Amino acid sequence: MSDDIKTRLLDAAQLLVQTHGHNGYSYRDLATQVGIRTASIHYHFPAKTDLAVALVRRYYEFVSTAMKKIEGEHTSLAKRLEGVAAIYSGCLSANHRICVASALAAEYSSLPREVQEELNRLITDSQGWIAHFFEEGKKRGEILPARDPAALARLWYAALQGALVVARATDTTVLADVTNILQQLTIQG
Amino acid sequence: MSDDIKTRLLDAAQLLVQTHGHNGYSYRDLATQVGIRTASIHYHFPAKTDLAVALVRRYYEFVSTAMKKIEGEHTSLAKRLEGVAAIYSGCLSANHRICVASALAAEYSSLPREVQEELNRLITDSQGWIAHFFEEGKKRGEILPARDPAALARLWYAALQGALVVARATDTTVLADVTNILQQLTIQG
DNA sequence: AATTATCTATCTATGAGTAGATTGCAATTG
DNA sequence: CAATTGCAATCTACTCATAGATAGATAATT
Repeated sequence: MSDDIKTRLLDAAQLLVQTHGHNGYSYRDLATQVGIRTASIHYHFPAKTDLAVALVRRYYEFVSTAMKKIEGEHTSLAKRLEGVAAIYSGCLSANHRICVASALAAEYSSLPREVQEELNRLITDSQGWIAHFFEEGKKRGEILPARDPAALARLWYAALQGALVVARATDTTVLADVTNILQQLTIQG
Repeated sequence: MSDDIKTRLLDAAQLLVQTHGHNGYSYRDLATQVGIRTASIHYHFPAKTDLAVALVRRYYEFVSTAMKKIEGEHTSLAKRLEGVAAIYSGCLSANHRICVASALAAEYSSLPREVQEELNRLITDSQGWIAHFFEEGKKRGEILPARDPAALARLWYAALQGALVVARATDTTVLADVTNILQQLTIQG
């Protein structure tokens, strides 16, 4: 209950990262949002880097949990992919956000090494979870036998991330369009 | 010849944007790179926003020219898409860059309005040029008649942008993989 | 009383941007 | 042809705001 403020800080920081990027917000912005002073933020997260690392780790858990939930609730590949797409479309609908992964990856070279490493793990494993869905789908004959599950997963992941970014900048429904056509192209034949 | 410095400034700024993002570089960085003082940069580009706008406009011309060249040199859809992919893979191979479009779009909400507008134009028209290739390909029977050229173009654009971002952050060959499988999925049947 | 969490006040570095002097070159004119 | 004016481009030196971060006092919990 007392570290509720930590959650609120992470929530606010996540929104700022997803809209402005890591270099696009300050402890001052964060302090204003949460209603405390910047010095108090340093108590919880000594350096901005610590906050960013905690943020990516928490987001990793969020995605991981969402993927597990999808696996438990749906068996068909089509439904599972629908679920995956929903994770990312959920970002956009809430305050024109993009995924934490691509928000940070876009500024990759300017990020502290620790953040780069966490980010690498987030992206690699996210692709892995999607690949797992494709592998099971392949066994069930839901995709052509010739297709490589890992390659399909990389395509889906890249396309979803890209669509989010494009959708926000052009204020269009790219994400839904991309999801639709990807389903058509990958499922069954 | 005298505005060569302007070109050098734009070149350096573009590299910085493609690696660190708009909020991730300063006039100081730029000055160091080009070998003049920050005040001199202000002579050519009074505000950072002016520089960013000029940058996106120049990049727009670069992409536009590249697309026209592709149209002139190749007639088959497959070859044209290969050319489009090459535009973006060219970024990565040079200093781990990503496309100017996604670099800026990731920080969208923190960008000056003028830059947002130029960016919108860049992305919208880029998708349009790719859609044009798909329309011609459809007439030539190179894609299934049921497919929507505009939707395929959006998919390709989103996937290429996303793949660049992911490839850099994970140091993988995602871009090549994505291009390959997209070709398989979209061309002929 | 000890611990946790917040505050005020301050530091140092860096951010974008401005004022005004200075340099260098090219056209103009005596 | 030489001196002079004029302009483009750069410089030094500065401003003011913000950035992340620290020290140490203080309030709130337990």
